[in-house]
Amino acid sequence: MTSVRAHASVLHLDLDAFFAAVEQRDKPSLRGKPVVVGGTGGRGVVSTASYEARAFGVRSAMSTREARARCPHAAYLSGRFEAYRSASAAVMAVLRDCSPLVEPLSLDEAFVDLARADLPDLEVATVSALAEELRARVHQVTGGLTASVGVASSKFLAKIASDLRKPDGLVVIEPGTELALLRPLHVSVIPGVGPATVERLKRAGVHTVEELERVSQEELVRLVGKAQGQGLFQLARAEDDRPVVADRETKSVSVEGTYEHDLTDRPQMGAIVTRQAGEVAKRLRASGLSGRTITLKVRLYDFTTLSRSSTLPAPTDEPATIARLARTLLEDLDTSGGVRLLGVGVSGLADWIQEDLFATTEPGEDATAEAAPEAEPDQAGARWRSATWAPGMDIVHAGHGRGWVWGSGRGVVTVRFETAETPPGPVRSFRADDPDLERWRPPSEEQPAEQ
DNA sequence: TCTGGGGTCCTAGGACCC
DNA sequence: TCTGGGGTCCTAGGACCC
Repeated sequence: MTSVRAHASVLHLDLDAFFAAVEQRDKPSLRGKPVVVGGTGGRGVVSTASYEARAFGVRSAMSTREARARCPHAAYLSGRFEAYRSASAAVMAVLRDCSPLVEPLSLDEAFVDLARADLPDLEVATVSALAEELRARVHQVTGGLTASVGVASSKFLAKIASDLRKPDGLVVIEPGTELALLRPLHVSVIPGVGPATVERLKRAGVHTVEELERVSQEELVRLVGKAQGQGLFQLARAEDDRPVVADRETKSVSVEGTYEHDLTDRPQMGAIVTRQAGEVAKRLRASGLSGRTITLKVRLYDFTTLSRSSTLPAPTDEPATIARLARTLLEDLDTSGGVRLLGVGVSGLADWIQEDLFATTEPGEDATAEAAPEAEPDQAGARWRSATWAPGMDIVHAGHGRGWVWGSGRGVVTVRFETAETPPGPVRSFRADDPDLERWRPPSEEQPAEQ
C-alpha cells in the first residue's frame, strides 16, 4: 500500500518561462516584451514563450509559423544554451545547499527532499519560510529570474502545487487537504496524462480527478494499459510514495536534425548520419560512457517516423563504429519520397570506455589493422578501462594475477586484472561462454579484495 | 511548407533458454 | 497428438515530458 508522507517535505521548483526569461535578463530591451525562444526556421517550433507572448496565444510546442501569425511583433530567438546551462547550474547549487537530495528533471525544474534539509521541523510554516527563502536566493543568484515552487507530501502533489500560482508563486499543500484540492482538477494536470490519454478517459466519461477516482483499477488498466492504469488509480487517490532520487543515470545519448527541405539524396543522408554519429561519440566520450545499441531515426516526408536499431556484443564510443552501423541501418530503409528528419542515438550504456582495441596487442598479432573494427561476437581480448570502480564484484584468477569482474551480462564479461604489486591493469572483455573465462572462476571462499 | 530536440518509460512480439 | 511456461534480451513504435 502506497501512501504519502505525513509532512509537506517534497519541494518542486520550476523556473518561469526559463529560456525567455534568461533572454530578457541579458537584453534589457526585451523586458516587458513578447519573446519566443525556439526554432526560427520554417520547420521550427516554440520552446519557450515569455508571458507577454503567451498573452497572444503563443505556446510551447506550437510551430513558429503559427506563433509568428499570432504575435508578429515578438522577438524570435534560437536560444543560447550555454547561458541556460549556467543559470540552471546556479539554481541547482542553491537547491543542493538546502538539501543534499536534489533531483533535477530538466534545466529549469527540480525536486528537493526537505526531509534531508537542516530544518527544526517540517511544519507548514517552516517549509513555507524555507521555500520563500529559496525563491529569493534563486532570484538573487540568477540575476533576477523568478521561480514557482510547490511543497507537498509527495512528488506528484508538489509538482501540481508549483503550477497553481505561476509565475513567481508559492503553494504549500497542507497534509490532509490533498484530495480536496485534487478532486475538482482536470485529469490533464496529472503528469503523464497527455492528449492521447485525455481522449481515452474522455470516451469513458472521465474528465476530472474526482471522476477518475470512481473508476476501478481493472477498468483503468483496460483503458490505458497496465503501468499507466495502476499509476492513475493511485494518483487519483493522491497516493504517491516515489522517492526523490539524485544522480539519475543517463540511459541514452542522441543527436537529430530536421531539415528545411526534405532530403532525397542518399549520399547526403549518409554524410549527415556520419556527422551525427561523430557528435554522439564525442558526447559519449565527454561523459565517460559507451553503449551497445545504435539507433537510427528517420522521419519521412509525411511525418511517418521509423527507427532501426542494432546491438553490438560490447559497448563502443567509436565514431567510425557508430557511423558505419547507422549507415547500414539507413541502407535498409526506403527513403524515396523524402526525409525530413535524421537522427542517431546510442543506448544500452555502460560506465566503462573502450580503449584502442589494438593498443596493447600481444606480440605477433597484427597491430596494423584499421582502427575501430566493428565489434564481433568473439571479441575476446578487447581492452577496456573502467571509469568507475564498483565494489562487491567477483574475484577472478588468471595466470599472471587476479582481477575483478567489472561487468557481466548480455553475454559479455569484463575483467580487470590487478595484483598486490602492480597498479590496475587493462580491463578485458570476454564472451560469457569463453572457456578461458571458465577457468578463472573464483574459489568460493575467496573474499573481495580491498579497492 | 502544420508538427524541434533531447530525453524517459511502456508495450508487444519474437528469439532463445531452461 | 496439439502444443508448458517463465524469464531475459532485442526490436519497433508510441506516449509523454520539458
